[in-house]
Amino acid sequence: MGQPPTTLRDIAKSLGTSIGTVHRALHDNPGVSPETKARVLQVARNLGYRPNLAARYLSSRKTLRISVNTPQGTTSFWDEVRSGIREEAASILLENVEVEFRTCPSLGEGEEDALESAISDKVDGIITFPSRPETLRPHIRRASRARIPVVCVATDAPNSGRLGMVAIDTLASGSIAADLMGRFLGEKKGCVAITVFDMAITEHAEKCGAFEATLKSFYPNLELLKPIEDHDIDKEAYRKCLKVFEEHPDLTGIYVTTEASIPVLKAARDANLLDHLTIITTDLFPDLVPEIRSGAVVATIYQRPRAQGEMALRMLHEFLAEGGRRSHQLALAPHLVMRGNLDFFLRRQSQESTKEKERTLRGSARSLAEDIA
Amino acid sequence: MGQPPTTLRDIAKSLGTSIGTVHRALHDNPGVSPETKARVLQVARNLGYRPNLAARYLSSRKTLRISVNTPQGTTSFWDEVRSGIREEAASILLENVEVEFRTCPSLGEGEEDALESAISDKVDGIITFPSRPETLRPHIRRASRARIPVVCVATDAPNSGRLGMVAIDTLASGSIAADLMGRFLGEKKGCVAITVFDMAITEHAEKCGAFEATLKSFYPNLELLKPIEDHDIDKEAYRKCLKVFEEHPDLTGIYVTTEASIPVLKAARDANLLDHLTIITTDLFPDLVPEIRSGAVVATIYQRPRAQGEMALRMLHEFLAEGGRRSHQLALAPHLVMRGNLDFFLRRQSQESTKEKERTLRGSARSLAEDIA
DNA sequence: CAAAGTTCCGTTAACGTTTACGGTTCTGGG
DNA sequence: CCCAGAACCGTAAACGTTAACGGAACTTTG
Repeated sequence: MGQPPTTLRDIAKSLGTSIGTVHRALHDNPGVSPETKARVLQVARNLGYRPNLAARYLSSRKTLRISVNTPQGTTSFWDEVRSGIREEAASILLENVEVEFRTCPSLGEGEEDALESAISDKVDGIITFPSRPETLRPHIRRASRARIPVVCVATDAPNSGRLGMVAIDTLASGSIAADLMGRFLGEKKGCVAITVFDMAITEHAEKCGAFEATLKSFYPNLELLKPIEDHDIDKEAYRKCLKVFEEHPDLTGIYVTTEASIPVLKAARDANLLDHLTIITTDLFPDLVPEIRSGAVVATIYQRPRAQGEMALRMLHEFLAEGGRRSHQLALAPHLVMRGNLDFFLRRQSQESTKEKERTLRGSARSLAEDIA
Repeated sequence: MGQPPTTLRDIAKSLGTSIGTVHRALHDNPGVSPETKARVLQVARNLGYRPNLAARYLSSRKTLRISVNTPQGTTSFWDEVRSGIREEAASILLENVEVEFRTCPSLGEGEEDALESAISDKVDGIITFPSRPETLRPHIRRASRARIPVVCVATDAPNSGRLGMVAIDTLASGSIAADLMGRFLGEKKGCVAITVFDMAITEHAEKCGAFEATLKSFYPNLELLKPIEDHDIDKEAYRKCLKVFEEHPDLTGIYVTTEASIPVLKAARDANLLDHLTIITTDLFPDLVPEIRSGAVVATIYQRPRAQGEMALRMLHEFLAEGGRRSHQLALAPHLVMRGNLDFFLRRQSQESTKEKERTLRGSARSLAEDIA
């Protein structure tokens, strides 16, 4: 707290060398003998040197380019993620971050190309959504080897050398869904279904596992059916749901972990089961709103896309700016949306988007009064 | 995006004056005639001048001192708030923020003194918890007049001139509690109680109102009793609850919005009503854990103290650093904790505290390898 | 052995702001 | 008329880092 931080000059003086040499040594630039380099590193460590970011930025006013690779998306989920990233980037006081969006036409389409394009463009960092982790893994690894940190959002790509990931905690969301399902159904006996994208994705398997575990240990009156894999394809979800409805007349509840909640609802409606099913969905988009309001969907687990985007950018920026060691497996707690607090979330979504507009507006010419204050 | 930002020199050149004059004009320092000052401001506005924060910080390496005035607290709530603030302050890349904690011995005790002490110490900003908004209002106003921005956490102090506030959204938490209560109780008829700190506090009245509104419109089978005001005093809560239990044999649920959930539970237990009551509490602290695990408390509304602290500091810092105009009424969505996801929150709390230890450790001597990377 | 490269290192001018100091010009008082 | 002091303004040195340039010593090449 007391003494002033050590600078490059301090290190140089303490070694009887020059500031330039110290700089070169610390950045392993060429032009330094191995011995002096070692000595510099040693002294720097001893003196607890930490670079002054303000000076660094001021001197070499280079901006950090980061690429955001996300699917277009049928729902607003990815729009929210992107605007979270944008907002967080804008709120960085150094203003040295610029984001470039590489948006894939659809889910799983051209993710590899986007990644390769970002790598060959030599961006400083990448935020990506690996919808098929195994497919993307080699490309992420390539990026890491090119010293480009990669942060995964929404889904992890394990063993890919990625810097980190941010997602909704699968355990928390699966468990809370099970708890709600169990409590909502009370003493009723029956079976419960769950839809997932694909059990091959770790997150989905985990969420499913958490749902099952909580159900088993606290609500033994409910039996969980084999997961319905819908791959986010509406038709597939509809068809498979109808089939399950037929096969299991004692079905009392269903937990939709995918974005395809509308076809599930349609299936339930067509099978005339809507009133007998307790339905818990995932995320929040316009089509879902009336269903929640009417009570068809009793609750939805909101995956906080904006927060995911914000956190991903923060993580990347902290790393790029100072090699920060923030916990790199960020698991966010999901939010619960029901009839009563639905308006809160809708209001928040709309006000966030207007806020963003303001921000871009004031970008060019801004009132100075704010600064003088 | 393209052209370089305008600097003080640009303004000076465009006016045929000097950098010093421009600087004095922009900061209304003495030594500049009214006419030139006006011209400078005009040109600065036209050119869309925005100060370079890196240069500013580098030049006048003054740190922002911010005072955090919070009660000691019986539960861990305020510890979490404080550590959220601490962490956020540490993660600011400029490292130009130092927080000083003025912790009041107990709730409502010495809040005014702490505020006055912060003002006379000339801190740059204040984060405070106005447990009694009316009492604190004049002092907050004094701070504002001394150009010291004040951010309120957990509770607002309206019309006090405070810069902003961050709290859990009362509407969202009240409504979700009502929704859960209604769904958990199913078709059961009966009445429901709610405990609050004091209905004179806006937040509590709002939370209560939201609870009532949601209950009324969606669960007409449940009737809400007059709120129990416990002022966070254990004995008062216990006594008043017992009284309500006696007077209302058809009581089926109770929503505890205060920290005094333990005495409420004790009362229910002593009245032999625990099995017949659906209890929803607020926040999460050690004593509550076994009650949730056992099912005595069916759910708890977590008020995210850490996030509140983080956001409060962010808001203050954005203002101090650049006069940022972030929405100054920050309403966070509450988290829902139940048996299933309880472990998630406990794990998170413990890992956050270890993370903090690491941070303070590495403060003095830090591995340099991280930087070179 | 001179010319041309290498390798290592010191020096210095930026970056945009703040701050202290010095220098005008103008006023009023003796 | 001269000096003091104000009011206004320009200058320049910091702040810590980066990046470009230049120089010394030493090695290689023709």
